[in-house]
Amino acid sequence: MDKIRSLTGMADYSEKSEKDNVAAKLFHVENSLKEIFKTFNINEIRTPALERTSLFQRSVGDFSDIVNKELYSFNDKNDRSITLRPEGTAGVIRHIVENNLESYSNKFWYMGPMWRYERPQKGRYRQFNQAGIEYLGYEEGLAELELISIVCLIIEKLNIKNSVIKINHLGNESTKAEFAEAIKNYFEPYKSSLDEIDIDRLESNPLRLLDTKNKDLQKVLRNAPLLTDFLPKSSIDLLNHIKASFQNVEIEIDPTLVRGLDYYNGFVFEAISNDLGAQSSFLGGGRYDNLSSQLGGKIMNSIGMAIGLERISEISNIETDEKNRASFIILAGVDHTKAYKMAHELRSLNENVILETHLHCSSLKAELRRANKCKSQMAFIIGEEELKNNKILIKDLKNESNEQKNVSYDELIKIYKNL
RNA sequence: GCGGGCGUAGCUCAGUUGGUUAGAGCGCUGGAUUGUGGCUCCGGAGGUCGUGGGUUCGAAACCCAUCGCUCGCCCCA
Repeated sequence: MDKIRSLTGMADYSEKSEKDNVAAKLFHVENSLKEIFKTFNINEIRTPALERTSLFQRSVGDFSDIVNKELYSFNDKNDRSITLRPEGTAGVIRHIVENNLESYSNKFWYMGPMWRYERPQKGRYRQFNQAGIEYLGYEEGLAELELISIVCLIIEKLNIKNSVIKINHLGNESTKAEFAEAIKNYFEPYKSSLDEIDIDRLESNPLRLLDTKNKDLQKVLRNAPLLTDFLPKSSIDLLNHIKASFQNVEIEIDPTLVRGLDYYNGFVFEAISNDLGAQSSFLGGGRYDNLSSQLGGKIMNSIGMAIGLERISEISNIETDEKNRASFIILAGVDHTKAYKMAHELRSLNENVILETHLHCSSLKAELRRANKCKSQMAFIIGEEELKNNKILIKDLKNESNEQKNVSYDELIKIYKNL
């Protein structure tokens, strides 16, 4: 029989896996992020992984690559087109619009898997995890400041080195249109040298040309009109204000930063690290004031961001805080239930101890090896002798120490409580 | 969707111009020590050489196809 494999680009995350410890790191990062969100009093929201395909067409945008070629879409048994969410914002806004909550202010966070049908590479998988924050019903200004404040805190708490936060402003509707027109005019003489995709993009979303990695195009862009020259003073003030507000993390105003999801307007940002390979950005977001109305709701000024959990885990340098570890060893030939009852009681006495119960009931040597392997600092051993004398053997496993002593169950409880 | 690299033990990898029974380290497991871990020594298990076809007296090696992984392009977190 053939073995069944996981799907391309979809990984298992097991804390126990030998391959470094990406899973352990991922889980730990998830916990740290939740702690940070809590300190800002942001509420959790969970929306379904499956949504109607039209939700993403109308939010993420028909012109975006995500919708054009990366959607995991299929028809359900009722022949409706449904899609595994490629990102988290659309579902949250759908929730707001569906329940007529546009006039309330809300701060939400979410965390979970997303799906995009792409060729996998470093830092990019078909199923990947994102955490996100949405500030709903907040006008431009303090909300921008607070999101960047969160980003800075994340970078500090996760001890991320060599990262830069890039910020930019896409302007308001009229300056955005003016600038788009200027870009179109500028590229007119170069049109013959552009490839098909870029020609299409020039029509549909000319700002996307700015952040190209194409070297030739970058050369052409050197003398192109600058977004900064079209921005209203308020936008430039905001960028400078944010840049000046945070000292411990590098913040750079990057006039070429534009974002791929069509719903962004106004302030946009992205954090990058050179330690990630080609997919250097590990977090990004921006303002999306028009999204709720695009989904049939009322206007709701909002800003949000998404964090790539696999990517941010890779560059985080947090230490896992080790609790006390101990091993509870039941040897061959003893009454299991009587012995195990003790382990059960011990656990309720001190929750700072990780008590591993080795359930093999084999030789003392084998059990001590297991205890050593799982880094236990001490072992509680129950064999026939101990059971007969109502004692437990406590053995110190730290380094070369060979100390051990027989104690009564009551004495063990006292020792365990103080570990 | 396009391009590069790679598939040999659970993991990391050797394997000579194509030549007999495919190896090492780590890990796992047992023993040296009747109930005492780490260090040391000795033993054991574990392989359709990704899969299918071809060339050849002979293929892990060469050719073709296919699947998978990986890195990049595009794009995004």
